[in-house]
Amino acid sequence: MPAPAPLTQTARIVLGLIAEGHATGYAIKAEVERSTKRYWGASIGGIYPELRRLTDAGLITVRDDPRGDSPRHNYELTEAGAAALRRWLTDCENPTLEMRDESLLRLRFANVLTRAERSEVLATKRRLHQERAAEIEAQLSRDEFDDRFHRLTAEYAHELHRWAISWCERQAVELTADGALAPVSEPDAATPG
Amino acid sequence: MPAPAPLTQTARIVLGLIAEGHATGYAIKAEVERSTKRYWGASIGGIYPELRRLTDAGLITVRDDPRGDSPRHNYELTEAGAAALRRWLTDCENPTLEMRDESLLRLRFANVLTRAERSEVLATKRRLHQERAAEIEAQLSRDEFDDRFHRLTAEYAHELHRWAISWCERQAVELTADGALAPVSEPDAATPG
DNA sequence: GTTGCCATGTAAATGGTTACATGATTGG
DNA sequence: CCAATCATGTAACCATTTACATGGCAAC
Repeated sequence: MPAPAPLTQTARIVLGLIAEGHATGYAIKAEVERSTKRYWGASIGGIYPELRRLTDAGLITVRDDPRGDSPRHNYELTEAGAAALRRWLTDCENPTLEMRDESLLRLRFANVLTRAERSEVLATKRRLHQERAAEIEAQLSRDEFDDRFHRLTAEYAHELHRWAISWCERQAVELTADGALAPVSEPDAATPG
Repeated sequence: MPAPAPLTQTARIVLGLIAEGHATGYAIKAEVERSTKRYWGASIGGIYPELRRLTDAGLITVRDDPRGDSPRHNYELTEAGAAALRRWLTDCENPTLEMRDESLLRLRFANVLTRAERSEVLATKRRLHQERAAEIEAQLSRDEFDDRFHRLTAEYAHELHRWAISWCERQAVELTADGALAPVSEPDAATPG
C-alpha cells in the first residue's frame, strides 16, 4: 500500500476531536474556539472540507442525523482513522513548535522608543497575558474540563501565561531602574519635529 | 491622506530589521533564521516582494551597492518608514499572540494512549524544549546579542523553554505515580489486533 | 415574532512556503 | 579548483481566513 499522506494540520485536530466525541463540524469548531485555539487553531472554512476529505480517505464515517428538516452529520472514527490518530500521536518525532508573539517582536525593536514607550510596550504584553490567564481561570473554576489531559493542557497554558506575567513584572522593574539610576540616552524619536 | 494600510506580518519584521541595520534581503533572512523565527517567522520568498512593496510605498529606499558583477541592494528607512515603524510599535493595542504547539495537542489527546506512550509524548516535548534552550544558551554564551532588547527577547525565549522543561519534568513524576499508585485502565489501543 | 444559536457549506482572497533558477565572491 | 556563503528573484503551490449564503430550531 502507498505510504499514507501525513495528516494536515486541520486533519490532526479534527481527528482528535472526533475521537473525543465532538461529532459535528459545528461542535468541532466550538471546541477549537473554546480551548484548543490556544495552542492549535483551525477555522470553520477549513473544517468542513477536511471532514469531506477524511471521509473520502476512509478515516471517518458519517451518519445522517437530521434535526427536523435541517441536516446534521455525525462523524465517527473508522478503525483506519483510529490507527492514523495513534500513529500521529506515537510516531511524531519533531512536533511543530511555533510562536507568533507580536509583543516580543515589539520589545525587540524597543531601542527606537523612549523610556515611557518601552514601559508601555511591556505593560501591553503583561495585560495580554493577564487577559488570557483570566479566561482560563474562569473556565477552570467552572470545571469545564472533564478529561484529565484536556484539563492538563489548559493548566499548562494558564501557568505559561502566569510565568509570562511575572517575567513582564520583573522586567518592568529593570526598565524603571533605568530611569532612576542610569539614564539612557533618548533616541531621536524622543524629539519629534 | 488615506489611512495607511496596516503593516503585513512580513513588513513588520522587515521594517524593524532594516532599522536595526540589516541592509539586504539576504541579511534580513539570516537574522530571522538566527533569532527572530523563535517568535516571528518570515520566509525568503516573502521578503524580496515585501522589500519591493515597501519601496513602492515610500517606507524604505534602495541604494545599489554591487559587489563586483553581482547586484546588491542596501535598504534604509525613509522618514515615513521610521514613522510607520514607530506607529506600529506604539499604537498596537492587541498584539498577535498565537502558538502552534503540536506536543501540547498530542498531550491533549493522550487519553487514547497507553501509559508508556503518554510518557513518551511528554518526553518528546521535554526534549524539544531542551534543544531549543540549548541553541539559545550557545548563542548567549557566544555573546551574539549586541543590542539590549535583542538580548532580552533571547533571554525570554530561553527562560520560557526552561520553564516548559520543568513543567514536563513535574508532569512526568505525576504520570509515573499513576502507574505505581493508582493504575488506570488501559485504553483499547493497548491491545491491538 | 424575533433573537440567538445550531448547523452546513462555498468562493474569493490572502498570505506564506517551497522549490527553482541563477550567479558572484571568498577562502582554503 | 572547489565548496561555502552571499545575494537576488520568480512561480507554483498550499493552506487558511473571511465573507457570503442559507435555513431550522428553541426560547422568550
